[in-house]
Amino acid sequence: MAKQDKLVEAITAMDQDFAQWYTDVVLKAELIDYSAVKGCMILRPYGYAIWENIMQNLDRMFKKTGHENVAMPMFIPESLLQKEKDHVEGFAPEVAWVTHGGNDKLTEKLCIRPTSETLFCDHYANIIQSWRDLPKLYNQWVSVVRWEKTTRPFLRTTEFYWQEGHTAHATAAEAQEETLRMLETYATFYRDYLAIPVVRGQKTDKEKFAGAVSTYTVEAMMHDGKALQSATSHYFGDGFAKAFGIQFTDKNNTLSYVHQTSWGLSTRSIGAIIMVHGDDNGLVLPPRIAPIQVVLVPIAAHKPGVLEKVRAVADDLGELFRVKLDESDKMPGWKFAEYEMKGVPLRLEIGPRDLENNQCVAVRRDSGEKVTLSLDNLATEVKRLLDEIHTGLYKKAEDSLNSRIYDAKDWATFTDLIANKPGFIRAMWCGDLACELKIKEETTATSRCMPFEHTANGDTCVCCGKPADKLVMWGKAY
RNA sequence: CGAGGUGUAGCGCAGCUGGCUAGCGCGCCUGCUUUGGGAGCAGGAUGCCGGAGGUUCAAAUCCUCUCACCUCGACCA
Repeated sequence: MAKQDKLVEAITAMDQDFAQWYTDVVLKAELIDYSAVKGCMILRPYGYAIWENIMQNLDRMFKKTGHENVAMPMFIPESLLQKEKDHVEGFAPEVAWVTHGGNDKLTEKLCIRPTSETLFCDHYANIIQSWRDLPKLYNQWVSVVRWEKTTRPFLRTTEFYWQEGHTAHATAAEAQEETLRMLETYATFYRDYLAIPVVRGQKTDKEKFAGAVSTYTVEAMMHDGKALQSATSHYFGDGFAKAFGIQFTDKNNTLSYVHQTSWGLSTRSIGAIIMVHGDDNGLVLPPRIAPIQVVLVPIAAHKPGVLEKVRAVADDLGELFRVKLDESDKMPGWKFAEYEMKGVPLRLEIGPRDLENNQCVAVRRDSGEKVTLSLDNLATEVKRLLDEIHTGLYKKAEDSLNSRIYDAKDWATFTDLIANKPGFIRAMWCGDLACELKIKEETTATSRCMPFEHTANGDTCVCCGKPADKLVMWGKAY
């Protein structure tokens, strides 16, 4: 009764207003705060801790595949940005410019990086001479600025944190292989760390990155059936190399251009975590990136022995897991609700009753299930539960994704599905930009990607009826 | 950038047909009692009423301008 009222009061129900639920969660779980600059968010400790765990694990995967981290400047001279035509056309409308240094006007204005292809290319042109210098497998963890018209925490902010990988290779085949390897790395990361299933695929020309030959994406489905482009990997061919003069002498003593890639994953991934796993009580965090994996709540902490025992357990578990012991004088019920809202995967309660029996009560965030655990092999049991939670979250998200992918073979079915069934639609496409534009115009759905794994579900375009051999995954997107 | 909306205590809001000392809930601080699902009692602190102009004896309240934020579109990771 009182509890239900309070919870409803704190967080808007998902089904009532999903957008408001999202805003409530990011603020109440203390992931972010709004800042003095429009569209910029402050990543608060709890939100930043999630990002730290994402960085740590993804960075390890990058290092394993031979990548090195660097740090480029945040400024790009206007002339440098303009070297690649498609690239500048794509980004110019949304860059922020620095025009003054102190009180003096700069002779050339500087753009605050919206992405760093131009800086990496300029640098590569200087340091690559021989095939022995290749490949260059660089990555950086930085923030970038894009002057977006409307913003939402994590999903679209004026400044956002991300990693951008930029690589240069001797051959096209090698670069293409790298592009797909990194896409696969993202898909694996989403599955193994964020417990989120994704659809891998290639972007249509309309949706591809400015300056790329081809763009690949991993698309995730949010609770409301909308798509979130969750990471992208681009193959550049030698387009940037020619614009920036990145040449090397190959094994045959021939001067050649490098072939390049870039790939990125941003703090938007935190938005995906929230919108895939969250529920009406707030966040539900996948154990492997949760800042707190286990929260310990003492019950009747003033009773003899309780605090001593709970501290000892916290010390033990702290060796293996990210553990928080909440010794504050809040009521236990308050703590339960608080850590549920913050998405902590596992809660352990220890009170006088448990002391007598050498046990504790464990409560799972994902299912609410309560079990009694012996303190003797607690670490083993905690490990098992956290793994189970991860697997369970993934399974649930996978079922949710698979159950909302529909097939449309004709226009009537397509428009009906878009209007009435939140989710993705698989439909054939003739490849004509006009059809893609018409679909967007009339349904607000966009082509999310041409999935790698698919079987054609027809041979005519869902829009114009002409022969079609491309299967596209369509959907409304964030 | 188009269309709507909101700015009053840390948060959520009331007050707004001008009127006297600006209020409520939650939170916060102190003390005591409590502790297995958001505790109880007692005491306490907190406001340039988003900003700037105007009208008036008198402005949170009326007028003008401005800024910020939110939602929905168009644009994008």
